[in-house]
Amino acid sequence: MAKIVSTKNVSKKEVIVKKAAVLFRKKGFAATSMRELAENVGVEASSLYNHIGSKGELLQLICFEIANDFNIQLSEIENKKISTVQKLENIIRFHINMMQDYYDAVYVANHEWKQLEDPFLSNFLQQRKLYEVRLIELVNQGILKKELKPIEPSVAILTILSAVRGVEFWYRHKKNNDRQQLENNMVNHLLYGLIKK
Amino acid sequence: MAKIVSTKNVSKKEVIVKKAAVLFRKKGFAATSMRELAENVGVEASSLYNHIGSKGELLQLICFEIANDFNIQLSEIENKKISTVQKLENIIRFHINMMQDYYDAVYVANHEWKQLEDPFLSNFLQQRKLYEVRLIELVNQGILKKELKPIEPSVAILTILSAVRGVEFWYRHKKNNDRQQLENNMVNHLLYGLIKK
DNA sequence: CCTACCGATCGGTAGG
DNA sequence: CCTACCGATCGGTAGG
Repeated sequence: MAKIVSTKNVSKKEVIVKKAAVLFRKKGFAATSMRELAENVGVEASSLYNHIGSKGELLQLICFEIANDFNIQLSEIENKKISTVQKLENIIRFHINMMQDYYDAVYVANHEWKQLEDPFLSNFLQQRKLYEVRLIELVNQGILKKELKPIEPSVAILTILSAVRGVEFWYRHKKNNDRQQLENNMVNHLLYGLIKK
Repeated sequence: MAKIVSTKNVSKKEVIVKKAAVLFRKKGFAATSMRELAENVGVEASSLYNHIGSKGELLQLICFEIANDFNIQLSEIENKKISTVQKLENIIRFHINMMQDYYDAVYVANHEWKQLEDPFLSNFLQQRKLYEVRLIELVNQGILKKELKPIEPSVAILTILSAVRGVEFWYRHKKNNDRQQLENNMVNHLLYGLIKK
């Protein structure tokens, strides 16, 4: 009999990965047991293994999907015909929105990647390093074009990436009407500073 | 026989806590076993319990000592007779230096506090919340005195605290001569922004 | 500080 | 998808 109708267009595997992201965020990868995950999914622990290969695979799926999203978006922004400052602004806004739209997965990719095993760990770190290098190059261009102050580009990127990561703390407030205000305030702070002149 | 001479003025307990901080940072609290810690200290796992009560106690000692250091320093800065901008600058510099001087412990307090158990978890979160409130009030004063732009104080503090936390990534470079440059660049970025005017 | 050991829990498999 | 179960490892204790 053909599978024509499906009430939910998500596979069981997707459900498992999503629930895993929530638990890994809340308790950490190592402190989350497969039995606990199974309970959240609504099956016995052994049944999980009909859909996934191992606990580690869950972490890989989460981390690499997020890494991929960021890489794709950065490529798009790089190719836009806008100023460096506008590119930086786009990137900052994208990070803030990713943090809010895919909170669990981004949080896990930020905090639990350390529990990946090789070769996945090396691969992940390599991707992250490359991502940073591309951002640093962007800042470099901004300095050359005299759009930006002659700062140390790697520190500027460190500051920006760290700051937007902090949105994970903001998430606790859950006030969605504050969302645009958060975004605008942070962009303004990171680009124009805090001091009244 | 009296203990007159001691080559190292640190108790065994302090050694254990210090080694624990390194391991908790590298592998996470849950993924670090007491047997592994024992091996690093140079004793059997069971012997650790002559100096400490439990694995959880190690995490508590690390997290609360760091929390205490930050609270004390903030009080000192609050009482100084300097401008709000200078106070903020002092705080930023203090955070950056703490991150570099007590890397393992600060990292653990930042990442592994979640594994604390009540009542320690609640206590820790309460202290952190209060710390943030004091910083927000400081920014508020700066706005009232027209030293700072009329921004949303809680977002400004979120941005600053997140940015300085990011120094943990910088630590990987380990170039100590870059240290002052990192500090100056980040202070400048967070206070005056990135844009050339 | 060690040896010896406890019950609990872990990730994962076999077989149906 | 479940029952039943595996070996490994966990945090921690008893006793010396």
